[in-house]
Amino acid sequence: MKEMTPLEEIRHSAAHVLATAVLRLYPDVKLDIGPPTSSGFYYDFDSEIPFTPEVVEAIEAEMKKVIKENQRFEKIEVSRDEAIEMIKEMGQETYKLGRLDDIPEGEAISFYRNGEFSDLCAGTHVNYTKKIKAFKLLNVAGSYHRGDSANKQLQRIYGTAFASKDELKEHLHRIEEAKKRDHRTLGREMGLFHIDDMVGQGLVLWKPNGAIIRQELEGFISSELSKQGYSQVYTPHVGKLELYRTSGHFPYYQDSQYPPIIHRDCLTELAEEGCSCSELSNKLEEGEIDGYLLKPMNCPMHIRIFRSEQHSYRDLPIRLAEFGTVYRWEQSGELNGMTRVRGFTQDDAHLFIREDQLQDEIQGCLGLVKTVFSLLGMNDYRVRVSLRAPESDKYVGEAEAWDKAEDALREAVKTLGVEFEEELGEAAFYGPKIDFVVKDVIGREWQLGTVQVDYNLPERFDLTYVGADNQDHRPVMIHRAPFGSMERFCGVLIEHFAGNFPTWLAPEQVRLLPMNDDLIDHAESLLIQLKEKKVRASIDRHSGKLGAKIRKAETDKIPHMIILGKREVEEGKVSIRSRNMPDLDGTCPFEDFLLAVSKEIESKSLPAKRPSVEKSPS
RNA sequence: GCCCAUGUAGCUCAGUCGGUAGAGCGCGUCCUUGGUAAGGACGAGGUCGGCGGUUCAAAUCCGCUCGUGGGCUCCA
Repeated sequence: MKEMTPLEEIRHSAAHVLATAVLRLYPDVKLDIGPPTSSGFYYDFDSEIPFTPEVVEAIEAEMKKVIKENQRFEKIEVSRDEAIEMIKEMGQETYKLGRLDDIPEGEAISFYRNGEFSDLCAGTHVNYTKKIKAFKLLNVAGSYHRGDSANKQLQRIYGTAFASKDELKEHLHRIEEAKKRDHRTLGREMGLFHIDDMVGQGLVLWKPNGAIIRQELEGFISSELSKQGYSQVYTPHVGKLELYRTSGHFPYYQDSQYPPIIHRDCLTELAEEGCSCSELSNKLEEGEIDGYLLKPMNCPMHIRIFRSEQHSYRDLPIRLAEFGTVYRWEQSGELNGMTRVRGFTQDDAHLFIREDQLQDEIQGCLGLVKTVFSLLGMNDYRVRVSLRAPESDKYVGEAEAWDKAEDALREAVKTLGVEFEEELGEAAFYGPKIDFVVKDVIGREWQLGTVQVDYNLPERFDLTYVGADNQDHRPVMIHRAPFGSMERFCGVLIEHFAGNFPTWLAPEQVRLLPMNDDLIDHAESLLIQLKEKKVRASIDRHSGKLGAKIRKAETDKIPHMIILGKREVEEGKVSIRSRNMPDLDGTCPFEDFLLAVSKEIESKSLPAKRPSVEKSPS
């Protein structure tokens, strides 16, 4: 058992105190498990009464009493039989006996006792409850016993604890601050996107400002694609079920698809025959009737493009790219702002390659992901090499091919020059992958960019190219998306910049602030010049005081302000107040400013004064 | 999908014991014409998410439903 850090000991002890308090108030509650986490602790309870906020408040008060009693934490080593006896005495057989069984034969079994409470536990703990100087219960959540949704759902109480009250206060403050950077909050405030009840859950409406950001990002990707020998294609949003039967997505992933679209005449006919729902479902699965599916992924369509003509080994790699919109029926409880949605656009591409090209092509894809991340200053990401689980049968294809693909990915990821970890069982069913994972403001991880090797779909769709030997050969496919999806990426990006985008991405790049109405005409003439240079700018025509206009522009997170007074007009200059380029602050000829901003946009440079990016509370 | 919480003006929220709805911001009009983060006055905006029930009377109590938040499960 790994030694706990002092902070983990505090949190783990707090979890025991939590259980102590719960049992004092509700003796019938059954305990499951209560570990420390990266940001606090939790304990899972099986309780007849729901843990409402009032109940949690009472529990928290009881915990304070327990701490005040300054109970000593005492380790008790026991034999397995004694352990069973103790668990039975406490009436905690329901889950604790199972937990006891998890401890391998021969390993030490211990309980920790504090006051009247003891818990099967390997430790370690603080020595006295008073060492828990600052804690707070945060929220209640459902959780399945052993993480299996087939098991009973328990109530989990989350809390956090720190070595001092100040640290706790600081932590809670950080959570509050992080909420202000939440992409859902900023997305509304900045007019970036809207999710509308009447349109549907998880379906994002990109508002004008958000659309600008997306267009800039797509434009950047497009230019990179043409540099790297990709061909862009367009494909429709629906395709025949037969297409997805061939790819294997229908019917096996039916639960995560919008239901099929079936022709009206066909439905009428079936209704007249008295066809039941399950019969209909069977007919669809068997292929006796056909219909259309909102496309859950782009690959099958790109594959059919590849297959529409003959390819020589000389033509490979063929790289087909598309900002392809896909629809997936995500569980309602999983939906989250822009980061988990039901309709989203992948910056997708599929590479059809010879096996000998695998290494180079993977590296090319990784290079693109890296380019994107460094351009945006996103350095805080995790790279995961997702491999197959050794003894699982969910994977298709030959072990030999898998080994080759996994080796190729391992080798390629080393050239990235970043830390990475291999995770078994995270691979897609058709092949291993490399994923780029980032955290949002509240510490949740989201997978963005991905590079996947696939030996399966070329087989299913019988793809071939003609080799130098004049024989047919099977190409290998790479699936890759540097952003992952435009929705999720933008959501994460909003939080990354806290809305203070680099100028090239900012929906409004420059705002002109005339001191009074007489200066609006002058502002108009500058606006025309800005627009000629394709700078996104506007004039604040309100009649408020300058201070108010500046405040508005600041809260609107405009990168550059031009303040226009009589003085500037007479001198033929402008007064600049700049967030992204503090060097520009002060007075200068308008032409100089125009040049500097054009250059800044052209170079896609990051803000010079980085927004104070606070670490997520993890 | 499951557990808990939650839904009042465009936004953030108040609304006591059930008695026909309030603030700030924003928006509009007018006044103000200014010097680097909030000038002033007036005004418009709400079937209190929806449906049903209890009641003389429901934003308020109950049921259902839809949405949202935090988790859990899931994520080809």
